[in-house]
Amino acid sequence: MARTTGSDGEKTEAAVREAAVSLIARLGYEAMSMRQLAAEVGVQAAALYRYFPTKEDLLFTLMREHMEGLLEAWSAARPANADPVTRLAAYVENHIAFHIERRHATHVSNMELRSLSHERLTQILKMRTAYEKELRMILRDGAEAGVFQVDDTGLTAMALIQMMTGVIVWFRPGARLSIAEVTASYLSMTMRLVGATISHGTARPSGRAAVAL
Amino acid sequence: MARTTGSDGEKTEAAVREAAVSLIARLGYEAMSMRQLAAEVGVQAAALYRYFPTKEDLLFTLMREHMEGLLEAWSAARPANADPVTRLAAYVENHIAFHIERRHATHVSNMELRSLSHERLTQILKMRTAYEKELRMILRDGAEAGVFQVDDTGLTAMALIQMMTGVIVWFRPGARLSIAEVTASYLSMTMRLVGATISHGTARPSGRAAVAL
DNA sequence: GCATTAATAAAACGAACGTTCAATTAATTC
DNA sequence: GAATTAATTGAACGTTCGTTTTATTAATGC
Repeated sequence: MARTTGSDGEKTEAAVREAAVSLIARLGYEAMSMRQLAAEVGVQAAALYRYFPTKEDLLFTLMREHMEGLLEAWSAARPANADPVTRLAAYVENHIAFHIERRHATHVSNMELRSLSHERLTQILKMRTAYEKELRMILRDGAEAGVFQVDDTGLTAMALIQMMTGVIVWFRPGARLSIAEVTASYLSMTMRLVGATISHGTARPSGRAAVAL
Repeated sequence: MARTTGSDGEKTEAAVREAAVSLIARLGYEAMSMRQLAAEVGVQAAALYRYFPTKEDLLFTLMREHMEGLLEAWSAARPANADPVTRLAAYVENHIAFHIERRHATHVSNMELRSLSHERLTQILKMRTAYEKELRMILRDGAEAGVFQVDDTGLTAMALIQMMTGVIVWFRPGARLSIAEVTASYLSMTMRLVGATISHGTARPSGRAAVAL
């Protein structure tokens, strides 16, 4: 009825984060109770408060780190000084890969925004806007260069992001389509959607997929 | 401290539905309390139970009627025996119009599925699948007729629906773009995405928008 | 105008919620 | 091996939740 043998703060905190992402994705933030989360980790509810001062702090931490991860992944994948088609292809590939790999966390970050305080909501939205701006810049550069046909940059960016993020709704690993197949399909749909001019082989930055217009 | 002057069951029930859609869209189903809903309607919580036996019954009723409305709207708008381009254009126009008009209800139907019992979830998903199947059939017919270029019918249908439904996330009435402009943009993005062969004027079933490839 | 029905209020129910606190034990430090 | 720190338990706090019950008043039918 106190500290248990083999208990380790770092391991417990990691287990709490992992269980929280999974439970919130499945039940929703409001529907998940701290007792439920604690039971999943194999600990009493009071122990959670050693790592996160409140339930909302836990949610915010998960969201912030997810958004930071997304921005970092794009920073690492972004091709500098490349043509718009190559950059757009890299954006799509990174987005799909990241979201399939972290389906649950994406679900949480997209669906539970209303449970954040105003200040924290603003913080998360700022990161999201920064990420979306990257896509808008690619589309604008492409439109100005005449390689994309885009009515409205902002609208197109939102449509593309909604389309790509939607992959987490229906995609299940090990199902009919492989990740590579899904990525290739989304890539060609994206290129057609923006009316990309065919440019032989430029859109193969990672070697994973070719653009089929 | 009992029946109030001018009270009317039908009006109260309608007010409850309306307030519930708005509150659930804003706060989430779990976060909305029955007392909060009652206060919005101007009534005590106990009065709600005259119209809906449980909170979940209320949610389910809202969702079922929303899905029925969607299917009915498509039934009315669907052009019989038309070419795939015309049918796809009608699908897109109906989808965008319906979802912009009923943003809050769509939000509820899409976000609160996990709060339904298994049986009721199945019931809602059955309706949704039927609606999605209509799009898959259009895409398949178009692909077979050679007027669409589609890798995978199922994947493309999901991508399109996610893209179109996403309009409720960012669109606000009275903002920069009008409904007609948004619809026209989504229509041309859709036609490009499916690689529709240019067919002079066929894609103008409602007269509201022309397809610009 | 009297009986009946419709619509609500007021109060209460037990259960579950997020969170706090004191006590207790394991691991670590010296 | 004693002192200190880290990790956790168990019990409790006040609050809020969905829901039920009973009483009360407005509208309706005859």
